[in-house]
Amino acid sequence: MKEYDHKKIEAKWQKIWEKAGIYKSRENAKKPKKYVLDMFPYPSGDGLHVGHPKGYIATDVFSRHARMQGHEVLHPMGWDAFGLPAENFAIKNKMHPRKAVERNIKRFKEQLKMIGLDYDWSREINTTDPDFYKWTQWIFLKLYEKGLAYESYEPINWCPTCQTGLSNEDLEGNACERCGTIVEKRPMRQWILKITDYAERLLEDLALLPQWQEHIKESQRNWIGKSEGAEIDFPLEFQTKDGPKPNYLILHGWYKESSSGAFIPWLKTTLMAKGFDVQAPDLPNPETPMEVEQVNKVLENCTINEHTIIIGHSLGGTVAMKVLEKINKPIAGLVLVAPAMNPSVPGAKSRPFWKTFDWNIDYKRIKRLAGFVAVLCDLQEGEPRVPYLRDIASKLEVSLTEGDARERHFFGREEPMILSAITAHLTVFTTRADTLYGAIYLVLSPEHPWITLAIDKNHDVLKNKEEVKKYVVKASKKTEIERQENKDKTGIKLEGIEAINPATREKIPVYVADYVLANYGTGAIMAVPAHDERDFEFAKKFDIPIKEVIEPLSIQMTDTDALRPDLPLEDRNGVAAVVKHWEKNEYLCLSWKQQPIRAFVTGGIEPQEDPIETAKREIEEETGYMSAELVKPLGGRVHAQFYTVAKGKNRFGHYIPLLFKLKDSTRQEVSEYEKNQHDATWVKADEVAKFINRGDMLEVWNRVKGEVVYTGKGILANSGEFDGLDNEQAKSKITEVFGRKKTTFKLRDWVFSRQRYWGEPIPIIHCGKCGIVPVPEKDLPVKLPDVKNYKPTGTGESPLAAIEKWVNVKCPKCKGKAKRETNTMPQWAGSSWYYLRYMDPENKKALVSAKKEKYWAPVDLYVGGAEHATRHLIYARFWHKFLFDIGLVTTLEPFTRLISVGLIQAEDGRKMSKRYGNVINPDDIVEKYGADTLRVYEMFMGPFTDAIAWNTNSMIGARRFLERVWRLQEKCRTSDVLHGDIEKLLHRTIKKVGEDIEAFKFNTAISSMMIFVNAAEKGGITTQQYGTFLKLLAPFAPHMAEDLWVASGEKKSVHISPWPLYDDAHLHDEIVTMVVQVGGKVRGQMQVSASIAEDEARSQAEKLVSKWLEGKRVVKVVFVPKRLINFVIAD
RNA sequence: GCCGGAGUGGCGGAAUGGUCUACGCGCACGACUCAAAAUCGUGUGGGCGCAAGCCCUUGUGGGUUCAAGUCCCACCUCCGGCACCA
Repeated sequence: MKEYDHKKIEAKWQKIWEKAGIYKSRENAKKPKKYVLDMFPYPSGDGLHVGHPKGYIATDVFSRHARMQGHEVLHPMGWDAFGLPAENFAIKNKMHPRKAVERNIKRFKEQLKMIGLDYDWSREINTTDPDFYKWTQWIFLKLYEKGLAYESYEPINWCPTCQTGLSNEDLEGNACERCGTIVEKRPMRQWILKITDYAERLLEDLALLPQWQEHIKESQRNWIGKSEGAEIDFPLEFQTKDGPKPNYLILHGWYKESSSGAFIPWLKTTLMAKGFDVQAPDLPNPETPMEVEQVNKVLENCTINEHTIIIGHSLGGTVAMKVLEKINKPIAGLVLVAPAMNPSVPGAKSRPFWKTFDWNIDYKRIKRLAGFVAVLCDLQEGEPRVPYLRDIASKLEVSLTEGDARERHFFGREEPMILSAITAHLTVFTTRADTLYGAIYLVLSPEHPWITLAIDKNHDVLKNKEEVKKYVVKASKKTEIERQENKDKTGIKLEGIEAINPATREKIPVYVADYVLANYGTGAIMAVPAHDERDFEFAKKFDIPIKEVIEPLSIQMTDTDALRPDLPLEDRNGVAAVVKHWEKNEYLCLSWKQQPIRAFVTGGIEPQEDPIETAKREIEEETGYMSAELVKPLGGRVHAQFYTVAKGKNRFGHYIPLLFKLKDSTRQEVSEYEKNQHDATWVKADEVAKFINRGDMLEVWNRVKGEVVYTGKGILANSGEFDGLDNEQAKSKITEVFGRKKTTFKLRDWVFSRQRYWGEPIPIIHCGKCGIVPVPEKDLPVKLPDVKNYKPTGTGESPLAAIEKWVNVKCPKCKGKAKRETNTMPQWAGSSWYYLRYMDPENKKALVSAKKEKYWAPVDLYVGGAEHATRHLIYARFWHKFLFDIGLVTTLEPFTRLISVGLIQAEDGRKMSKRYGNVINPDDIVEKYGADTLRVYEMFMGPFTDAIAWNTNSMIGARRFLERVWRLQEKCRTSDVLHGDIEKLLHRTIKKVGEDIEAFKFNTAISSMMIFVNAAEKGGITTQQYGTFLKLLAPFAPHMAEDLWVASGEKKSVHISPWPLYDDAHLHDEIVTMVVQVGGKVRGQMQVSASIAEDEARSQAEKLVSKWLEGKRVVKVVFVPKRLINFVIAD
């Protein structure tokens, strides 16, 4: 027999397979497809370490198994080569990134090939290849076309080391994920992708992914961070220097109805009730409106001055702007409520006023004349109005105010959104609308627009403007790390302005503080210190007295006193008395005897009894102590729902918590009845919390300790008409009355610009005349120019900006002078869609042909690192859904099944890294032990998704196993007069290995093959059985399996041979071992027929364990066929 | 703090509510050898015992069950995600 020479064998077969092209994927309609995908690597300069291939080996095993089962398999590989790491590597090594990438890819590819992976290299892709990134740019253009890519000047995260802006996903805490540098906020021009438009679907559709690991889905849910709450408006009161109140002019927009319709009467009455002057003229000919007629009517009949706020609805919006153009004098404000659409907008419906109105509007002048501008948009209207209004708003340099009108197009009889838009107010977002009555101040984030406006030199509402300004500047300079580490609350009260709590109608102060985040919710909160930890901290610091509005409610769910859902609740008012010892720091507690309750002294208040009297009486009756004196009431009440065993009733108890102290030890005898009810015990102060086991009583104790913030569920108090409601009910009722439902997400829009060289150029041209002009599709790809200096500038400009030849272009629209966009795309762009390109890598006309997409999509199995849960995997799902919406792909989700690889750590248990000098190189392992050994070991190490330390010692086991398989070829015999058991075991092994590969349980698959080999060595094996076994081995050790397979006389490759089938008949034993137990303990075993009857088994078993049955009474016999028989005996 | 996941020999780890510790590493002893390595064989959770055997054991404490590593409750520890997100 030849020695097992892995080097020879592996080199030989790798060459032969490549030549024969057995791993080539074809669109073969006759076969079911299987698309198996690895997260493609970024080809780093360091090459692979043994941890990297683990996932690739797993998909390799999986895909080989699928191929043998008759699937047409797509298992491709490519390179994610754009981005910072590649560029930084290039700079460090003074090598052009393109050169560096080429070199690194070559090295990576060699290493991967050496492991014997079954990739179809003819489909190799590279994100830096212009033929590839042409389509990345194409997708960007489509996103732009659909309004999902926009320019913004908002401050973004800037990494000073990498010298580029970053997205939220690129951060680890407050540091750059790449280099660990703390990021700063920097305002700059950015391209942003509107991923937030897909937030809801990205969240919802996780439900379509049962084959994703829960922790990945959970991470995504966390990241998207949906919370449902309410927006509530708090009107503001402040005094302006010049006194007069604004007056309102309402211009309606119906051309079919008179102005008596819809919201106008309501708005008029409401404003007048507040003491404002309101004009709402009837506009002539609403059926067939004419501009001149309508505008003249307004000019002739209405008073317009610098205090006027004009509100124009629908066509009235246009009339309003025309009026303003004509009078050409400043007014206080202009509010456009769903203004009418310019007929030139594609998709706009034909209207009778199109021809009678002039649609050229001087937006610049309007903006100049109006003190403030707001554009309101009803989101129910959708396209094309929403994008049109967004455009109008941007021309007027304001952001669009979006929301749901009561009725479409603001046709409701009441439209509160309009009211809040025209009166001074602050809007807060809260998930605790139920605590509105406890909102005793507001807090704005330092970046809140209202603050920005108020500290402007032209405004003088704030009395302490300079102080506020200082604070805002200081907050903006505070690094994120300072905010993180030092969570001490800081802030400043805004003097001269007050808000009105819409529920209590009380005036409350307004603060600015940096514990409120600008980019979450509305950037403003209502503070409820009694029910929010952070607000409480702040209130403590500023000496704001708190107001409790939720009284704790605890519902007993477990134990014998758990609430019985079938019984009604019976209310009872009572007291809960905390009694302090006369000298020690101990408190009097009761443990109940019939129920597992440990609490304070409690009791029901009798009619006409004073609670304090009740408490004193109960203390005497229940504990005998007679000298209790009230220290103080602890405030409010606590509530509990539970079942009383003694009374057989559900109780809803309402307790007034009171604190007492005993003057001395005077004590009387406790009655027999009370003695039987409970024991009184003195408990040390620091052990009380542990001793007490009822939720409501713990809340009482918290009050004793002064921990008054309560965030749990409860009953409303101090909340007017809502008193007594359960807080969940109150939430929706209060929202209905004082606010509106609102859903908020933590997910931010995707900052898509990088100020670096090595990325896909963003295919946009900036023209002085036409503004932003997308590069025409036919001009794609916009190639990244070759340059000498690709180092980042650090100025917020990409190095591309310096290449004049490339930057200066003709505008595709007007042919005038224009400049290219010089920002590049982030690293995650190419990886957001690359999996589609493997399906059709050569296609020149389309990203992927419909036919091929239909055949291969979706990816059946996707394997990669868990660190991509909230980056790549969210981005890719977003782009995929977008491509679905524009009809390019046919599946809602790109990846059906996702499995994350568990890290291979170094032998010392740390991360494998050059820095620690603990890297194991796969080249060395392959050289010394062979690729097959490496493969078998990595799959055998443990559960695939677990992180496990590499152990070269342990790896020897894998090598030994293969050597034993090798030697087994000598032991094969042709006759089958062998141990019949080996055939049985073989069939079980076929079943186990197949199922385990499917389930990614490679370690147990290998273990079962080891068991088979052990048995075969002992019992012998036929040539045919050995051949079948080699097929099982083939996915794991492809080289050895192939060599042995061909050596046995086979002509075709084992890797395209059919996977063996198992015969059910071999899975069942006729003779089984049954365990005999006495009292649950194993006392014997017996070999019996699998079909043995219970009686028969019992009598056999009785004999076997007679020793243990002697003198015992058998109460019951448990018989589990084929497994066990248990004699249950009496004690 | 909140949300996920996990705690089993000396080590990596097996185990549809039914004999806990499969398989592998390591270790001990034996065979082969002058010897060593390699290979093969036997053994290997802990305690008591000469032995037959007995008792204990899946992070801790309770519970359900004839029977719990597995199900339920409380707690402890570790890992991962989010974190001043209202």
